[in-house]
Amino acid sequence: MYRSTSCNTLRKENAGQSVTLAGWVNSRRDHGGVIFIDLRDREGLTQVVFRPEEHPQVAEASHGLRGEDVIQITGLVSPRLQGTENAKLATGQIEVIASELTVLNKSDVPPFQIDSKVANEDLRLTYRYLDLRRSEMKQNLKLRHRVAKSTRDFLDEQGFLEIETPILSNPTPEGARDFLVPSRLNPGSFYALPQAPQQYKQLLQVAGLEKYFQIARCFRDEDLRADRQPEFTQVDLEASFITAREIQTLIEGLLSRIFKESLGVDIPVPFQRMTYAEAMNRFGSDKPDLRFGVEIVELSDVFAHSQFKVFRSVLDNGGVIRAINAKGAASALSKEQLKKWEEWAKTELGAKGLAYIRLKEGEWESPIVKFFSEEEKKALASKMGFEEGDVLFFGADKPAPACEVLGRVRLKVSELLKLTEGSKELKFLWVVDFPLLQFSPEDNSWVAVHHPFTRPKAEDLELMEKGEFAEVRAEAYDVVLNGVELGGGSIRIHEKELQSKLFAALGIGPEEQQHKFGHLLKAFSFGAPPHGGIALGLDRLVMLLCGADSIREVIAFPKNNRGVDLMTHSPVEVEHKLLRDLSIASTVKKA
RNA sequence: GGAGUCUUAGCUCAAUUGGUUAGAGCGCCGCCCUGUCACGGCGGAGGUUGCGGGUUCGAGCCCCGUAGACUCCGCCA
Repeated sequence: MYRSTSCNTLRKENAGQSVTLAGWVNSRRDHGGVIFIDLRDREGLTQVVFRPEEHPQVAEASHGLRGEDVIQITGLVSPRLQGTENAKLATGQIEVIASELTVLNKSDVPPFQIDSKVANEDLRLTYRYLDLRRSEMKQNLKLRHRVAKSTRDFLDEQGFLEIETPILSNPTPEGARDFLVPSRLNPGSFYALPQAPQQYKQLLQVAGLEKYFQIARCFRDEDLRADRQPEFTQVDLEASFITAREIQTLIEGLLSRIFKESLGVDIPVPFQRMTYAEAMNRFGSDKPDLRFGVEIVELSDVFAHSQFKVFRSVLDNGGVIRAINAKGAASALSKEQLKKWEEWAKTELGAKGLAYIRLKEGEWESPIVKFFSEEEKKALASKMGFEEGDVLFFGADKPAPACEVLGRVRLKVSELLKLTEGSKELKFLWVVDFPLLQFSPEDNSWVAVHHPFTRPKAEDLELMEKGEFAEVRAEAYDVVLNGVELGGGSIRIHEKELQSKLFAALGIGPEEQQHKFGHLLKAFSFGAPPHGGIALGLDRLVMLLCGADSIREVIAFPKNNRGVDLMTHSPVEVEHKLLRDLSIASTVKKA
């Protein structure tokens, strides 16, 4: 037995007990005579005292201890001397007076100090096993475990079965780039790592499993971000004979359970609901952050008779004039900065421009205000609540791009004015009635907004028959927290004919349908039940719960921005023989 | 594929307008210290300022290139 208890259990009541502890030397305070060691294990810290007058040989040996040495000590739990208690430590009322010391393993001097902040993420990832020794990282992983446990408990209670689906599966015709795995037994053929267990979970519904869930690893070969890794984890679920509303209620229950059991926070249910159309019109985003206002206002009527050429031509071509009011931003935005913002809108957002008006010391400062009539100015001010110190930003374009640009400006305003800084608010939201299809000028075809198995809303089926794809809404929903998409799902198509029609709308002909989705269409012909589901991004959820600003902080061994594991150096070049066995060859030219 | 920020000691950072031998804290090493918990005291080691080039009497600082890290856009059904 290496130890009788952990480093976070001993309290005043344990005084007089003989204990054995094992762990790492967190810090040492060597007074020449008496020596203190903070011993650390996963659970916490305990102060160990080496006293030369009581155990001279052990005390002598303790002089040689250094940070991160792994040791085992046996000793007597004692109350700390009067006035030397440490209120910052859970075990601060006691100390262990060591009578035995075993050095289990010496440590080299670590490349960074375990108990301090390290900014260099490169170094942290290279020595991830040391980085994870820091209590902050341990807390994050513990919380992640807590969330997974709550999820399993809750869904089990709701009658869901945890079922694993294949990691070696097929490439997905649409969507993200796949990771491919060559098949040795089938030369020239490839598996793909799943982007999501989508088809399998639907086939489990056809199989009659009724309620499935999985904490599923998913893979996408796309560029990385603070909130994106090539492999990530989803809480994935699917159920039969269920409505969209029922799935939403289930997820509200799940999130309530998670927040309660991980943070001790009660979140209000049901969540607010908003259609996609409303979210776009009011906030210019399909995942609006509702912790602040700055809503988009329709101004087309104000400028209906405008002589301002830019607005005039936009309106005459079926566009709209809309604006947001950045309340009190005038002092934070100089004329130079406003010009920079305009430049940003043009280059990064592809906007034609970003007109603005700054109201400072009673003056309307703007390159465009001279084109406005007095009536227009009056109506504008009243409609926008435009007051001293405010800045208005205009979007003049077709409704969708106008809102998108203003939505992005809205977020930039929030960032500038620190509207959400220090906020503890949790604004949950369901965004519903997403469009089913979106025209892609790039591919010159319609593409699925969600995925090709998403069910059109019953009342829009007629529009679909007529080919008015842009107007067809989907039985799809996203759950959003503070402007972050936590997850999304939909009711699926369960009829062979309707699924085939949707494939056709996406430009997938009968032959291709059979080739790529024959298994699914066939399955649907054998009595597929109505079904639907959802997937939540576990990494993102845990990141928010931890207050971290990157999912790398809640993943034990993440990859860096270029998809490299700095610790193991993965991915690596492989020997030619390995490639030959797989019947593949690299086209990379060696330098 | 594009934009931005950054790169100085093991770590976190500083270095005035381009000007002496590039500093500090922590860590490390040595000595001293019997109640500390950010222990304290004395002493010490540790630097090709990411790399390459240029401008200059003189470059950590200015210019060009390059590598890497991070953030964002594109992309992510």
